[in-house]
Amino acid sequence: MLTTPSNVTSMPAARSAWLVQRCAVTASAPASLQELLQATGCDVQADAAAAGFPVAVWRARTGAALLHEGAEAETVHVVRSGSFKCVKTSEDGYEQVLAFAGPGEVIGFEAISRRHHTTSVIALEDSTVFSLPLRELDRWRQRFPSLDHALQFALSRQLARAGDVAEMMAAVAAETRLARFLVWLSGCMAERGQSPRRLYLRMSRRDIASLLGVAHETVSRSFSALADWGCLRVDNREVEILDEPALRACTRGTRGPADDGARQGTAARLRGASRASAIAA
Amino acid sequence: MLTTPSNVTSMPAARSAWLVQRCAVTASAPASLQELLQATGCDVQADAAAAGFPVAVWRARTGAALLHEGAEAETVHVVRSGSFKCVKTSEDGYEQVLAFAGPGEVIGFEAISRRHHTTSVIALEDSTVFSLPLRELDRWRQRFPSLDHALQFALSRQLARAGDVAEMMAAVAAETRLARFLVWLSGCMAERGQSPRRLYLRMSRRDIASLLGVAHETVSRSFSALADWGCLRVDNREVEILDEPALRACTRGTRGPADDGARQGTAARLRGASRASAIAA
DNA sequence: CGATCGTTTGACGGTGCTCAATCACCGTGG
DNA sequence: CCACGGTGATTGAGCACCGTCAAACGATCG
Repeated sequence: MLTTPSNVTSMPAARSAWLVQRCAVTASAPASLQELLQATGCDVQADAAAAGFPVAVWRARTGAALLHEGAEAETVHVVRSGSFKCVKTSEDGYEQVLAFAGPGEVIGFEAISRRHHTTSVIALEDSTVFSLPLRELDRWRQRFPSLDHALQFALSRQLARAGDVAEMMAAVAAETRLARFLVWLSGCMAERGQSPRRLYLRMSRRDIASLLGVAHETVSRSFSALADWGCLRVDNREVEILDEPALRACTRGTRGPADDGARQGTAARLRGASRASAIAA
Repeated sequence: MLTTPSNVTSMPAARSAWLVQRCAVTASAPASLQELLQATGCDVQADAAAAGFPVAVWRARTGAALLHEGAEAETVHVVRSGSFKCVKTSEDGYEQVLAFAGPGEVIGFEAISRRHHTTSVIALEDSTVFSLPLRELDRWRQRFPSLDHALQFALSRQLARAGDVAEMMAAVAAETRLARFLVWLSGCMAERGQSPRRLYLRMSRRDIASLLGVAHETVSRSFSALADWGCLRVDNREVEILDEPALRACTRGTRGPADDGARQGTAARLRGASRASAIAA
């Protein structure tokens, strides 16, 4: 249980030493398996055995790398609290964000098939994860069918979310992508019983831009556009959804339909409307 | 074993009746569990019990829908032969391709968490799948640890591939996206022990375009560009990789690096080179 | 052979990427 | 205390790339 986690950070060594301390990944007090099961959101009945079984917990401070791209696959994590981003770093230093992960999400499972992790996982805030050693995992799953269920459920959800991400990136207009992202995020909040109206973005504009496949300036402009249209109120990382139907309408832009009649993109129509009101004002 | 599969097709009812016959999903002779395990590519030792255990096989003709978006989750499939595309259809009729699936890949697993399938799955050629009923799956996995292993491995691979798709869509230049797609496809071929040089594309340009998030005309142009640069030989759906290092170089274009010095996109450089040679000729 | 669909290529207009400046915020150190 | 560098967010200007519309060609199948 007291295995020493890696203390390496994601930052270049050039950074001053305080980051090494502040951005560490450290062991924390173990939690019960029961708690893990509840975190996944897969409904499980109370299980006395699970309540007594300890699971390792690690703690990652803001900016710390829980996993490193290329590192050998040894553990699977389930987010307990906080949030992470999964990134692939290309040779030229560009960081491609592939996903954001919140409580209940599985991290690092894709490494099983490739033997090594395919992404680095970086904490967006001070966070904790349940840590499941791969060499024990099969045994634990056999011993606790509820763990097995929860894991399959969580994996299924991860796959579904991957589809959601592709849907966001596939949109034509930048505003559409951002609108889809926000609606998606709002859905995540609702799933966890939090307010779907008021969002606090843990990630930077650059991270959002990377996930959506646009320049970060474009994300900024899209935020402004959605705010101008009355969908949102944006204050830095605090976002309030003012007109949810309108926002949802912004998500509907796709590449030209299979073969429909005359039509033009949602974004273009909305832009036209905003331009009209701007002239009227 | 002889459950009647759905005979519905993905085509609008307006199509003539022959499609209903030709595009059917029908039951086929059951295969052994052992065969399924081999298909996943997860190395398994010979297992007498698995060799004797029958698994349902379904057969889908070209264009047939194996699964329908919104349908209730009842079965998980593993591709035995052939290939499929997974698509989400939006209200305006646009078909967003989320993934292509070949032999050994798991289909329909993401439906477990959402109770309903999130994509339609359509055969790109005459194909067969192993069919695993959800209500039996847990029992079978407990009874055959090798099946459990194979499934976890395959799921891990699915997650890794979702990341690959995101990486393709994230590229700036269209040629870069296509190059990444082709390298990825080449890798898939290699994994199955087939020639990574000669590719036969089962999917249309439109499907590729949808996956990559560009217009299908752009895909066509990108094919021509890569051919002009000497990376490929393209003849309709037959693609031969002539200069693999050059093709791989085309995959390296990213959005501007984090903070590197003067630089310009790979595509721009390559385009410049091709223009130079064009002038020289 | 004709119809339909898929592919290719061209021309044009618009969206978003790039480059750049400004502002706000933060922690540090003068 | 404020000046200072560093980072993140916002906004503007210019141009290249790609989406759209259009037409022609090719393949496939009845």
